[in-house]
Amino acid sequence: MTSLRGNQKFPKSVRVRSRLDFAAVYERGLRIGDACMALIALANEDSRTRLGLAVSKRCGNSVRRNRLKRRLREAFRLSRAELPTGLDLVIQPRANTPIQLAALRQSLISLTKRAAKKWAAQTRTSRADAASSDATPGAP
RNA sequence: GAAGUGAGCCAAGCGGUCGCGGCGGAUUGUCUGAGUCGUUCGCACUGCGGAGAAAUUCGCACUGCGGCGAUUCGGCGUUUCGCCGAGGAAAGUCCGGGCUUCAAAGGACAAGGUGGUGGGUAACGCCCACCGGCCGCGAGGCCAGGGACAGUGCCACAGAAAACAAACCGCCUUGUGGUUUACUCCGCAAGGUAAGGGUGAAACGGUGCGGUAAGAGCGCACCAGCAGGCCGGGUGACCGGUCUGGCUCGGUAAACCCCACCUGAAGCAAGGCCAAGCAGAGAGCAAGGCGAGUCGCGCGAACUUCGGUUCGCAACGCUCGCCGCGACGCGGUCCGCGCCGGACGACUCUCGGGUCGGCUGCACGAGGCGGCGAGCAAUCGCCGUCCUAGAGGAAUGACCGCUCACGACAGAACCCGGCUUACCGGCUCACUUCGGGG
RNA sequence: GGCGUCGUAGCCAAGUGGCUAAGGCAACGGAUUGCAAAUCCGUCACGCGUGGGUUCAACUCCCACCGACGCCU
Repeated sequence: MTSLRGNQKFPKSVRVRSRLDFAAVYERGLRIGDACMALIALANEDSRTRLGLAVSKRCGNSVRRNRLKRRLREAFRLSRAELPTGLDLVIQPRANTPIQLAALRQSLISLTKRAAKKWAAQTRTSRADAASSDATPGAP
């Protein structure tokens, strides 16, 4: 019960916050997406999965953008138990992204799982062909 | 009751669970970050005493730095409790200020802005009251409102003519040629004429009477307008009255311009502080010392067969011993003349520019609410009371229940005063017109 | 958050306050050709981003709004 409550929290340590972290994700992250949003994922050294949001002006006025960000944070908060660990995520919603929480949550989960699977595959191959690839630490 | 005008206010509400940001309290880890106290701890300076030929070393005392321990505060984190947590426009960034840095400290010019009068204000291009013009039956609304007699420019097309007016057609007079019953008609020339014509956005006052060859402010009356004088009212814009004059003057200054007044520039990504690494600048540039031996080089003297030889000096190099230090080591490169010396590099210390990061600026203010007073009002004064967002990849969301009018436009980012723009609707007050009733 | 530039046909664009607006590319129609290309001729702006205002008259001058782009980090 305590662990569930802990998982449902949303402290600052599970968010991508620094400019350098964002730059790293943009530079070396893996880009996937669906009709709802684009997601950029990068494996981090930590065991936690962190969330960052990048909502462009194309998504509407500031009230709509704020609402979208809040719903995405809420989707992330409610789904933390189901998400794979050890990833930095940056989410870019599209212009026609729906506002309904359930749709956002479903999209977030499936995209994140796909990203984790791809990272695992990539880490295996990079380990196989070169031991010198120290720049991309693999998820355990 | 219907239609409308103006001013102001509200921006769905209530409850529960979870989550987010800030502040405050408690809790418990950590960083030992800062201060204070302590120390049979370490190092350094200075002084005193002892040992050695010397370099040096040993002991004691004082001061400083470090280590360790205790304690207080602080930073970061855990758990937990309480309080607070977007707007009337938070928007556009169109004006005005505060604040900050830079510049100047006087005056003039340029450039830009404003433009009826009086008041309000920190200030404004804002607000209030009044004046003037236009619209509306009215309550009211709109206007942008200095100067066209300071000067310059422009007024297309059309029209005879578009600015110190002007004669195309027409009208009239005179002369003249022809013609006719007839100065009747036609033509030509000279002159008069702004009444009539069509054009245009705009054509140089309007109507009537007189006057005339025809006409004309040519004269007169009334009206409109201009300029000036006087009287009265008003702080003033201006208003009312009266007299005189020339008799009539186009529009455009959101064209240049003139007049009066205002304006230094940039903006919180301003600016300040802290730590880190990196350019750059300056300073230091030394730690090796003592003793002994010696091949070679060097210098000096003597001898010489002019090839050299011998002796001395010095201790650059080398070797050994001891001592010291930052310890497999103890001046790297170049110039130079062996010493001394100079330059560069490395190292150490200090200063320092922007950058990234952190802290700050950052929320008590031209503040809100209530009352009383001054004022037509905008607004101001006094008293009481309240503290009411402060993020930083950026806080207000999710779920459930209930109620209703079924929820518009829309999200703080240094802060205020305005303007403008967007907007589902609802409420209050005052007033107008029409209809009905008393 | 702040500062600045621009908006004219499908595209690139010129345009002193005075003609429902110069050009070029594209498109369409015609001529030419056996058929095309090239060439020649012609057509294409419901009013110059939108709405007000000044003016006799506005793409042009003034005000407000809308949209696009750039710079400061």
